[in-house]
Amino acid sequence: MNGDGARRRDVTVADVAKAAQVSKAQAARALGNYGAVSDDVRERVLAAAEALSYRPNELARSMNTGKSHTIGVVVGDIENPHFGLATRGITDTAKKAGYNVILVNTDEDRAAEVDAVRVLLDKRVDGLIVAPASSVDTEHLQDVHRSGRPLVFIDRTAGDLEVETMAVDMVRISLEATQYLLEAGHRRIAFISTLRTDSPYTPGMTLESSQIADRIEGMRQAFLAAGLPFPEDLVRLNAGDEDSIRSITREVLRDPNRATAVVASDGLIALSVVEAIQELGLSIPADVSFLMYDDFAWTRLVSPPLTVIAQPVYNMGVAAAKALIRQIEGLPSAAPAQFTATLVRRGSVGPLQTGGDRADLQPSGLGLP
Amino acid sequence: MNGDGARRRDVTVADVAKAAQVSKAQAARALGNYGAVSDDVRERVLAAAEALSYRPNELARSMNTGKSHTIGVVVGDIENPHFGLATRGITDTAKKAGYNVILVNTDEDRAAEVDAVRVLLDKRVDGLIVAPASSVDTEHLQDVHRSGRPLVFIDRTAGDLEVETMAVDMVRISLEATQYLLEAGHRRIAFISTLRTDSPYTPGMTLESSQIADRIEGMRQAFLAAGLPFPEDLVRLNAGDEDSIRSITREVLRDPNRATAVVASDGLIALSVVEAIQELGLSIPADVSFLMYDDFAWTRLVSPPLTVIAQPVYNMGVAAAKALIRQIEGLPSAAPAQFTATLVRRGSVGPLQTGGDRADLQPSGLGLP
DNA sequence: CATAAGATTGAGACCGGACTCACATCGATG
DNA sequence: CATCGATGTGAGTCCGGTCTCAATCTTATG
Repeated sequence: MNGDGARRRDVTVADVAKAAQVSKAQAARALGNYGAVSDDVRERVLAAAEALSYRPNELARSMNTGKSHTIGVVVGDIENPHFGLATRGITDTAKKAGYNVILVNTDEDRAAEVDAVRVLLDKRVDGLIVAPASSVDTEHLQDVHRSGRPLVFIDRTAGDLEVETMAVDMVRISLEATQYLLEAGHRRIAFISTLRTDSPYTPGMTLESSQIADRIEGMRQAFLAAGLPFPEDLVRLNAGDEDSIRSITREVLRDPNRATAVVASDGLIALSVVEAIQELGLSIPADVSFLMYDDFAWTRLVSPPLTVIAQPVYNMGVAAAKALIRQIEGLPSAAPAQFTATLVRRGSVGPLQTGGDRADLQPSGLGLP
Repeated sequence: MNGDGARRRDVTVADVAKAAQVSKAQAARALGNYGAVSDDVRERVLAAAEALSYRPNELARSMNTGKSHTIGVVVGDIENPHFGLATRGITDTAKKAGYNVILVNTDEDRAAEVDAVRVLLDKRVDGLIVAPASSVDTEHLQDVHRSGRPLVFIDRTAGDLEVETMAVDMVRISLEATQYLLEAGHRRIAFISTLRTDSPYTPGMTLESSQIADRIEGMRQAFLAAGLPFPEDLVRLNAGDEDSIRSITREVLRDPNRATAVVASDGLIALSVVEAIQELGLSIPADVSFLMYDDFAWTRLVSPPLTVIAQPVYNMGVAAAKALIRQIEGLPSAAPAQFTATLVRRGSVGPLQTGGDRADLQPSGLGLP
């Protein structure tokens, strides 16, 4: 109970120095543990600091060391467990190294991101970890990079900036997953994403998100390698809110030349897609095969358990933080890490039903046995 | 290789002043938009600032305003969607009011929390929002409160500190949920929580978590009101990792005098509990009724959909941030908000099966192979 | 015993803004 | 025309630390 009542001004080194009867400089040295200080002085100062319950003002300290021991993290949506986990990896690692994390949410809005980056820079964070909302419009990130401030991307790349990036080889895993679906006989494979675009998907269009672009590219390559036409009409973007996801799912599955497999671009979409499928009275995987990105625990619980693409999100967070801290502390950067996503085959993908009572289920061109 | 070599000093007001050919004071006034500045000077200064792409150093600004426009948030685990949502509510609101958020994870560890609070205070955050890991050991929080720094609790209370707290009336909803189970005929109701304690649950023991204590209290009251004995033996704490949750679930359901209903204390536990139930070959709700805290989207997807206790987590986050900012800005605090959790009856609670032999373990509702 | 190397110490200059104060300037007023 | 209040303006202080520098005090050594 050393509290001498409500104290408005904080205790400063000057106060401690006075109490310990030494100069401010000596007190600062004893407290900051640098320079030469006699045992006698050190003891007196530390005792005084203890008695006054002195706490250094990190702001002032940052002012002239130039280091804030704080890193800024800019993500699209912490509410999404994907980022929740990544953030956890980042904060765990940062804390261990003595850094704090300022978290900013952008809602995947570029303007918000520009703002976030500026604010964090103004606060003099030591470095930034960003999941770029756009891989196209990246001027603000280029500025950061050019200014020499440590920067690491997570989850997505941004243009062709030469910035350390922690992300999985998205094209590869998308290709693998698509091949898996193709082998099961599916030809009409839908891909549903919330990515906002100005117009519906057309081949070759520029997509803001490198992640989504890569996923589509992986699908395209798989179809190409199999000598099959890529069903571009089933790539559905702009699946904004729950309602829109449902209606898109319905569209895609009602079409006379309907999809027989659906790939959901993230866990949040997946929920609505699966609900829509259930509402249509279709069953997984008998009527529709289903596959989603991100391996959340609940995917094991639904029946059938969902086949997913697992990404080492936590580890990516850890690696991003480590890489950033390495940059901040001027250490040589480690070999560029490559993270591998894995296809976890559970029960939601099944062979294409050919015999059913619905003639319209037949895949377009080539009939497979 | 920018490393530590490329030391570029930031542009400061002094630089801008020189470029605009005015005094530092005038430049500061024009930039900070305070005091009296002639149009001529303002224009020149702003132009110079623009040309040099000047950005104010928020650290320096904070130094003498005493405001950092940053609030600290201390939670147990951001990875848990419960906190993810709350955090989202906080950051959304904070941003709107011009505040940033420094997020710290404590892993529900008191020592980590003490440390987190100290660090945030050292960084001179304007206020703190804390989900106290312990409602018992709260000295560090009392210190904060006594020092007069704005503080708001979320989700849980801490001792009898008179601090604004955003939490649901946990006793009430627990009582309601328990009554619901009692009405369905259940008498052996298990409660499983990860709360760490030194010894197994015994009535009247002091629990670190006010939340858990309240939930148990609600159950007790429901039994009491119904004139029934409260099955204390089925209150299971220390359900640490997945394995321990499973084994506890098994224990509770294998006992000759086994539980017929299980309440999971949060969404993370729920996953393992449900899996364990499935593994035992029991079906929900025919063999076991199930109820959990927190209404996550996936609970609607499993079959049967899970009956849950929904808490307005996002709104609590919003309210916490608003209350804190009100405190920071010296505004009168609003009327204490009371949040109400609601029991969402879906399909996982059913009437007690009487008489039926439960030796045969037919999986029926969940888990088709 | 003198002297140089080394350890301590205090004064004061920063860091980058915010803000006080004294000193112009200037039009308006009586 | 003298006076007054309302701007403008620059010099300088302050916030709370870090850090340089010169002065002082100990030692060890020739």
